[in-house]
Amino acid sequence: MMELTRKGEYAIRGIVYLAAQPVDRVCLLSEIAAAVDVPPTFLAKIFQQFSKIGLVRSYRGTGGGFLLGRVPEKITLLEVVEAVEGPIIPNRCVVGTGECARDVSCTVHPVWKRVQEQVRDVLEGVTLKDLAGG
Amino acid sequence: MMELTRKGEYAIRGIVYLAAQPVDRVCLLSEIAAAVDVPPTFLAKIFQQFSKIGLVRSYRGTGGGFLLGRVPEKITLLEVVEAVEGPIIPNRCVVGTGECARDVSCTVHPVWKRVQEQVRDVLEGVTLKDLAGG
DNA sequence: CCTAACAAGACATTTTTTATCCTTTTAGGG
DNA sequence: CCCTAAAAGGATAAAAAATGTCTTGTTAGG
Repeated sequence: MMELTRKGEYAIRGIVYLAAQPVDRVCLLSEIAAAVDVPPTFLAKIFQQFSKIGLVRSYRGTGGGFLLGRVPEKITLLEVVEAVEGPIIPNRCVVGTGECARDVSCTVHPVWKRVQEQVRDVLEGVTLKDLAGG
Repeated sequence: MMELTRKGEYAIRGIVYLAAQPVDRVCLLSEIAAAVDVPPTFLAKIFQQFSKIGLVRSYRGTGGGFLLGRVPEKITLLEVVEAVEGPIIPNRCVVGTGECARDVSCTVHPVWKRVQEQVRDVLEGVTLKDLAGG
């Protein structure tokens, strides 16, 4: 359980590759896809999601391509992962019959809350700079 | 992401219900399923998995049913979750083209390793006694 | 031997993941 | 103005996983 999907994996590979490029070097999607071995059409979808929230900037037409939206040291792994996988939510409720909604009687809830915090903390502590290896 | 499946949710509900019963009270699957609002046939599969690894003991025939395999304070949430969801593995590898296999060049690997440890630590620190509320 | 109860395996359905394709939009260059 | 390059967006398809059911087998008690 707790497994990153392939999409998340691809997302990280792709954006780490971008982060490893010289500043202001525009990369074609096709180049990135080939370099990190991801189906180009799939990576396109992923980068569209990145683009919408500003993790990357994109340019169309001749000479177009992708750039990192911010410097690598200001992009955390948490942002990247949540961009494509959605928020980290291990704690859909678990005890008794109903919705829980943080019911006082729900003893498991705080546990999942802690799991969530721990995971977020780890991922937030890692930046693309760390991953791209300056 | 990182979401417990419904199976895991059901598993926890079911075994926590068992843990909340008086010692040596045998519970019918049908009783448990009704109490925690889980499809009986599905819960049956889950308890079969528990049974195989000794988390619960089962008795067949008239007067049969389920009992906790050990005292609640000796069963951790980690065991319960891993019994039905498999091991906690967030770190299928992620960088570059290939298998990684803990390649030295794989910078993300240690991050997922840390995530795994954190999650395991949290879940291991909670027992069925804690959840069943003495 | 009849009934109660769990065990095990096969099967069906639904949802999610993992793609691919086609059309549209934007931009640059001749 | 037209042609080509490149990303954006939407629809669709295939594969895998999750979710649930059914049938048959096994074990035990009365």
